Amino acid sequence: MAKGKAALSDRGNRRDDVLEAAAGLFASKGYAATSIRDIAQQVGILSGSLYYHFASKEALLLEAHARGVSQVTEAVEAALAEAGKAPWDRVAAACRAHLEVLLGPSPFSQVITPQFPSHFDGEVRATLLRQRDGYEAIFRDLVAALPLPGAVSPGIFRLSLLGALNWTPTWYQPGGSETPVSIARGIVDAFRLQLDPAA
Amino acid sequence: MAKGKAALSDRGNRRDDVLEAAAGLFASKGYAATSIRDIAQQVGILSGSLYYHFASKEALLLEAHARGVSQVTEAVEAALAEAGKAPWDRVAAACRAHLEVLLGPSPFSQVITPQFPSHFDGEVRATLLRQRDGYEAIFRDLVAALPLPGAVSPGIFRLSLLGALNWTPTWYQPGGSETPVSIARGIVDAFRLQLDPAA
DNA sequence: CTGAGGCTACCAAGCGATTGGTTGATTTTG
DNA sequence: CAAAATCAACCAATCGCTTGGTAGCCTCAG
Repeated sequence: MAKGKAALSDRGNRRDDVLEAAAGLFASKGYAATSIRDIAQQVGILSGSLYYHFASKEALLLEAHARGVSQVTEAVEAALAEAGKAPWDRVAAACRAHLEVLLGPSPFSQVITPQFPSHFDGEVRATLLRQRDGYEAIFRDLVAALPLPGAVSPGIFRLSLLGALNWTPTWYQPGGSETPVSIARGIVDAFRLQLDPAA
Repeated sequence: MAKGKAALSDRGNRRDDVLEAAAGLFASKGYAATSIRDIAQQVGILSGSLYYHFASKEALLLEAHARGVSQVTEAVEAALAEAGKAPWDRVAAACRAHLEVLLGPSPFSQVITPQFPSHFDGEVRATLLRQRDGYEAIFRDLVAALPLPGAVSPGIFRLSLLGALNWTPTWYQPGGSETPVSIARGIVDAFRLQLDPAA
């Protein structure tokens, strides 16, 4: 039984193992600095065997990136489904979910921010941008519902908020006094500022 | 005279040419994806000749990064010297100078943001972090002088502001309707918000 | 119940190309 | 001429990727 269970979990998992190892290495060392052999070694197979599961190194990046984006998307949409109707509350909920995944243990979500699409060409770059833009559209609606002063551009506001959020991986330290949740609250407060002095 | 001047500007310029080409390629393709031969070809020399001017590829990155940081530092300090005493005005002046250089034509400053220090190891990483932290200390003082509500952490505020600023290279398009100056004003307004409704 | 055939997942070996870097000779320049 | 700067050729290592082959498992005809 244990044998059967192991065989069952092994089957089909190998591909995910490769993808996860690739995501982790892409996130920590960068795409170009990660070799096919690095990935294979981490999984415990030879580099050639990797091509049974994936057509190319690019395919590995594209799929890891897509999985990261969908992880963040699902987390944010789930948070929004439980959030209230107050516009600032909804933004706060989205930011909290965003950071919980982005700063969490999943290697996939960590692939998203440091891999500047500008470092890629043609089809790959277009695909990465499409995936990311699809996600950021959520924030377009969220910000549009915000009661911003006339002088504040919703577009700049949205990009500033995303910038503040996506910049956190460069300074966040998992062991520190700040948690993803506290950081999200702090960032939203920094933007919301004097709107609600009681907060 | 033109000859003498050309010869004069050529001398010692070759090294700068190499450094500038390296910075441009590092910024657009990333460090790992840029080869020594790419750089040499852009300058019009062979790859071996490059090692007369620089000891290694790493030395090239370190010096390009240092030059980028000092360019931004000098621009911000110059802007602060001309700015008034009002805390928000000083922050606005610093942000404007920051973005004018970061989104400007200099390839050096563009090396700073996309090269995540986390992608490097040991000495190189430590040096990159030291250079960047030295610059960001300016913003620590700037933010400390700000009349922030008690609920807003100065640290988070500073990191959010820097995140918003440093994220701009991912979406800024030189030909578009927004300019570095207008973006800087927009970002500062997004944080300043309702402080001064007349603005 | 058996055993041939096919499928999955991998290994071992190696392909041509490219990598960062070195070296001695050669050219350019003051 | 001497120093500064570059070339030409090369090195060992590594790159992404391909190939031929083969264990182990599953299916199904006989």
